[in-house]
Amino acid sequence: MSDAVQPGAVRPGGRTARVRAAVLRAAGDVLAENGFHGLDLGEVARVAGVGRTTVYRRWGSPGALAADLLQDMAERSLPRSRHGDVGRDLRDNARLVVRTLTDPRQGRLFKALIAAALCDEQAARALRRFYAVRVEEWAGCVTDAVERGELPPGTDARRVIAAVSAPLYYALLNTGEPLDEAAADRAAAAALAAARAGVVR
Amino acid sequence: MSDAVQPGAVRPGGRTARVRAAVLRAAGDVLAENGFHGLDLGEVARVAGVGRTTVYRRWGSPGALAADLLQDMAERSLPRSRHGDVGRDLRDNARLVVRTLTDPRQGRLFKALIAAALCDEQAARALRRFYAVRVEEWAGCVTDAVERGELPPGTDARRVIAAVSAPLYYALLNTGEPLDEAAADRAAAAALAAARAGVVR
DNA sequence: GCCTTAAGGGAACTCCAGTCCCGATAAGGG
DNA sequence: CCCTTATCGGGACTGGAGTTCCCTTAAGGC
Repeated sequence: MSDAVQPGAVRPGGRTARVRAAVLRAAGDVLAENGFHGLDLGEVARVAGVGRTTVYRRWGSPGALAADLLQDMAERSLPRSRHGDVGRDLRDNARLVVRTLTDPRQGRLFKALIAAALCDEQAARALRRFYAVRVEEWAGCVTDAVERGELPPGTDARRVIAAVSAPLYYALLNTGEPLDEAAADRAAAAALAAARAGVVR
Repeated sequence: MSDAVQPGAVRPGGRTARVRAAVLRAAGDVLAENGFHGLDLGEVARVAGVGRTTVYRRWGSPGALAADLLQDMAERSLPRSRHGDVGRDLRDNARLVVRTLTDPRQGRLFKALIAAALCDEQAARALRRFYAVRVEEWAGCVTDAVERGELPPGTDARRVIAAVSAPLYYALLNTGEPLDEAAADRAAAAALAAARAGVVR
């Protein structure tokens, strides 16, 4: 409610931008290394090579820093595949998710960011937006498939895409089942079967 | 590697048991109220009405306390439903998950425990065991259905049960989609469609 | 190129989570 | 019922995360 502008909003160029980039990169490193509970703003400052005070002033809390990192990541969305065959597109998507989650750095980073979202409402909003962007990008595979007649009309494209990722994240977070290419292909096949059966609307 | 026994292992009766019960209940309250990042052992001691030193000595860290709570919860597994119709059984399971996750206290508690698992390896192991117990209990619905001929032979029962929960947790943790009875029924229907199509093995 | 002031950064300070010490209480074997 | 000692718990202590103060640097308008 205060009308005091955020630090960095008035003169966002030059040094300020360099500091933000360095801090976000350091935050990713520290999150991947130590997890969200180990996201110490002092250490982020040290790794980024900027003043400790700066990080506390501009981000203020681990949750806010994680949220800013998520916003930055959402802006770098990768294009989806377009095989003209929804089965192959969904399998591509599932394999991409598995590769991301099993990558040593990315996998730990995603776990840490989900932990951040569970601990901080600001990070939670940023995470929801991040996944909204990702899902929206891939939903095109499904809407295209409906137009081609591969899937029943009325199919909810976003839900089909979410259904591909869901069992992979469930394995990562809840059961600890191994995440490999076979798991990816099963997830894609299950989502496709459900979509074909017309239960995703 | 030290052969010093854990505090509470030699004389686990009477006062020690009362302290553990009080601390685990307080830990659940604090986790549901403040989330894992707010699980302060000093506050747990205050809420439980026991000495601060006791909590630090017996549990030592928020992660270990969360792990002990999860072990306690795993031992109180509820029996699954047995309708003789796998569609109804899966829908029951999905609705139970949704009811749990949308319950004001339970929902926050589960979120906090997943955050704990993401921040602490000990809690992660306890969470995997917790879900292994839950999934195993309900897997019987699927093996029974295979025997009745409702589902193809070779269907992986545990994966079908996991497939029911997965989209619900994905909605809770990643996308923030609303969790209601319709979401539960969609999740059950999608898992059933995939199982019937024979893609869950 | 100059000037205003937004933003960065060093260093001292505060506060509290987590530790340590030691006396008090009661579990459990005899 | 008594004795040994595991466990509990109050209170002092400590280290480091987060804050504050204030000087330095450079962004951006002219």
